[in-house]
Amino acid sequence: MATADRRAQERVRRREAILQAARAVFAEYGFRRATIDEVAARAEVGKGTVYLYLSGKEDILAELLLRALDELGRRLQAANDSHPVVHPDQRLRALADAYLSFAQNAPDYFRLLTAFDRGDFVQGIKPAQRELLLTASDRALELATQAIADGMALGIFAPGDARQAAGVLWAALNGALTLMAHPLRRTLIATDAAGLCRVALEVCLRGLAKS
Amino acid sequence: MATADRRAQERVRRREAILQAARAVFAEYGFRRATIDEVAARAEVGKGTVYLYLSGKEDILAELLLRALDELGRRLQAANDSHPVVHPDQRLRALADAYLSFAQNAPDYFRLLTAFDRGDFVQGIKPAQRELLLTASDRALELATQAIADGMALGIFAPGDARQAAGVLWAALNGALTLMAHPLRRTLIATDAAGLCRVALEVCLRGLAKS
Amino acid sequence: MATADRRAQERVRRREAILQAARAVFAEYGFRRATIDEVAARAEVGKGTVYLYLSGKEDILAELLLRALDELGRRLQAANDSHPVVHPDQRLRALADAYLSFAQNAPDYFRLLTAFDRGDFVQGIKPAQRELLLTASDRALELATQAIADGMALGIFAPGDARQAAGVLWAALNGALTLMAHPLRRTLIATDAAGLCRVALEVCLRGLAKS
Amino acid sequence: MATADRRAQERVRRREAILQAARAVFAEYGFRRATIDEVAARAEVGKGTVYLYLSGKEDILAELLLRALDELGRRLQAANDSHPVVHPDQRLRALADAYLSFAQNAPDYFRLLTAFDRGDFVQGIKPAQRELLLTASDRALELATQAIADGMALGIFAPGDARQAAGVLWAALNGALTLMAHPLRRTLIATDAAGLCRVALEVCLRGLAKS
DNA sequence: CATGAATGAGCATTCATTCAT
DNA sequence: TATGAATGAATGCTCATTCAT
Repeated sequence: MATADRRAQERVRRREAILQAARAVFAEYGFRRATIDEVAARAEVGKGTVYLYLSGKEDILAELLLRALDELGRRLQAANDSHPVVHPDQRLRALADAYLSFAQNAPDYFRLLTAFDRGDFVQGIKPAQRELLLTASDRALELATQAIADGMALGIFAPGDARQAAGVLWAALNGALTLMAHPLRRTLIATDAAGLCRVALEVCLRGLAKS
Repeated sequence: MATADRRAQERVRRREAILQAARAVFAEYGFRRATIDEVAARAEVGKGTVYLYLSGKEDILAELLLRALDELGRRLQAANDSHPVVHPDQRLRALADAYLSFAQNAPDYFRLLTAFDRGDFVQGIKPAQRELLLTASDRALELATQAIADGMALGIFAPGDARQAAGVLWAALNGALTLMAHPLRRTLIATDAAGLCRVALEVCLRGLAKS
Repeated sequence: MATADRRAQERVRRREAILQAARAVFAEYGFRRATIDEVAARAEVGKGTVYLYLSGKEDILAELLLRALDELGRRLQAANDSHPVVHPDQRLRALADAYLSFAQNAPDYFRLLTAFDRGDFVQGIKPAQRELLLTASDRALELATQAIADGMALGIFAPGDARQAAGVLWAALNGALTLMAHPLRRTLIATDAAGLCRVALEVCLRGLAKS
Repeated sequence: MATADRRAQERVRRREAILQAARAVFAEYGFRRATIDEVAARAEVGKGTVYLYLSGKEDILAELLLRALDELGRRLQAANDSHPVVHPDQRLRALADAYLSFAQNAPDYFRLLTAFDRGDFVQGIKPAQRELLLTASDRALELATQAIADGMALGIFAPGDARQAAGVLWAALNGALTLMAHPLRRTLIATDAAGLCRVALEVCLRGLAKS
């Protein structure tokens, strides 16, 4: 029935509106300071409606985390797929670019993911959802690991533990983004987040390269 | 007078007890979730007593941050001073070791500092104290910058922007520590925080080295 | 829509209930001793509900003061308007009666106003609202001043400073009401507040009259 | 024993210091906002010492009220005694002057007495002490009553209820002092407390005089 | 006697969640 | 289905009073 369809669509739209409102509010105030009132107001629905579509603050958080991971995963996968196996270093650069652009174009999601990664929500998320999130999170690492392993196989990178190397890369980018989130730090280091990320990437790639 | 001395000592001890309790509580729950009640309970004093020794939640935080920075600064300075100028790479390794050992032996302080660095306490700290903390924080970066500049001057490292290179190093270590704070990640990457830090350091040093 | 109307009415009623509860509690305990818990309990609403309708203790106070002044102003104006210019003494008696009946029929409001007048709420009210209240308060004095000035012009009262004379009248009534608020004082002076007020008024009128 | 005497004197002095400190603090902050800490600090004694000499905040209040009444009573009695029976109006003026000078030279005591009179301390004072205070308070009224009765007997004042007339006088002075305590009111009425008191007194005396 | 450290009850305010309409 | 009014538990901070030294 067309009507039922319309209903369903409307439901989806509404849920989306609430989630996007929450995303903005969480980013602006942080999870704890964010209020459902504010979320409802921004989504232009009644407060009670929020609870019709999502079962509470924590549930909203979990849902947003999943979407954030989805978004990031999609971007990374796309970057990965658009580069041939024979140029693992190019593929790594593309993955890093994708990560960087995710952090810059979807900063709300990025902040959410790093906060989750730090364990800020330990008390606010059900174990089952934690599991789900963590495995999703680690699929990202797998892509980098594969690229590095490919590079080792091709003799481009020095042999070693590909997964650890991928960890280093990820860590360096994460660290650079976090560090440069601070205005004063940008002044001090005299570049921006993208700049430091690129330097970090190149330093790491040189460090991994077969001498 | 022995009595006055004992009194003074007792006061200091009590203040310390409260601060260490707060350190644990803040680390466990985060600043906002932490309650003065819990701090008082862990310090085994009445709630009012907390306010006899420290003027409020924010004051406790500021004091802990100062101590954390002091502790870290002392460790880094010691590491720096115990290595000669002629081996900048050794000096960097020593600095990294000091940073790592700080993160592992004083994890509460480390979490506090990274939280501050992220700007989590923007609303909870007086601007004057922010200044103080930030300059203290950046003194750390200066040590690494100097070592790298020395290495460039000595021809050990390839020429480049020493401060950015120091930023990359710091970012990589921070990122590695954050990443590996999570048990599941340790399983996945099959090493611990120290391990990934060492790999990260070596990758970066190789990446900086004159080819 | 009838429903919306009912809602709005219900909101007004509830707000009124809270304010009247607060009026009683403030009068009974004084502003500082009064607790929101008690106000909520007497209004038979939850504590949080109080904050839905009024933004805090100070807001409640300001609102009550405004109502008190409104009420008093209305009564005085009515008394003033119902007496012709040619009988200023009758007008003064009517004004005094109105003031007295206000003090007796709305004792909570009266206490609130005298407390405000004493400056008891200096720290609890925003300057802007203070201004508003003070000018409103002084409109009362103006009515009496005018009546006395009229009487002087008509030769009923001896010439003099009409405003000061009005001050004396006001002071005498206020003083009498305050004095007689105490049961033991009523026994001692062997009359009640109304009685002493009337005596005070007549003494003052005789004292002002042209000999 | 001289030593015992010295001890006793010292005790008295200390108690006095505490009470005078409390008098200042109560006047400055009001009874509820005043803290024992502040009293102890101003008296330059330890907080515990306050409780050695007085059994608590309420006790201090009661003691101060007694002293205030003593002081006022002494002044009024002196004014009364220095004027012959044959000039009751002069005696009333002297009593009023004494009252006014009390209000202006011992404003702390005056504020305390008026607050008590208003019943501000109903919950904070034991009934027994209330009794004591009230009877002391009413001795003041007796002096004025007597003067007026004398004046009636002498044919200076019109016959009437002397006690009520005394009440009116007292009320007028109290009212004037309270009214003029407010700076804005002084501007509006264009005189000061002493000025309005004098006007009030003269109006009342004229109003009481035999025509 | 004198002290001041310690205590904990008390209070204004916020906000996630529920539920009657 | 959507709403938003109502709730009360939770929390930082104050201060009168007690008591060990």
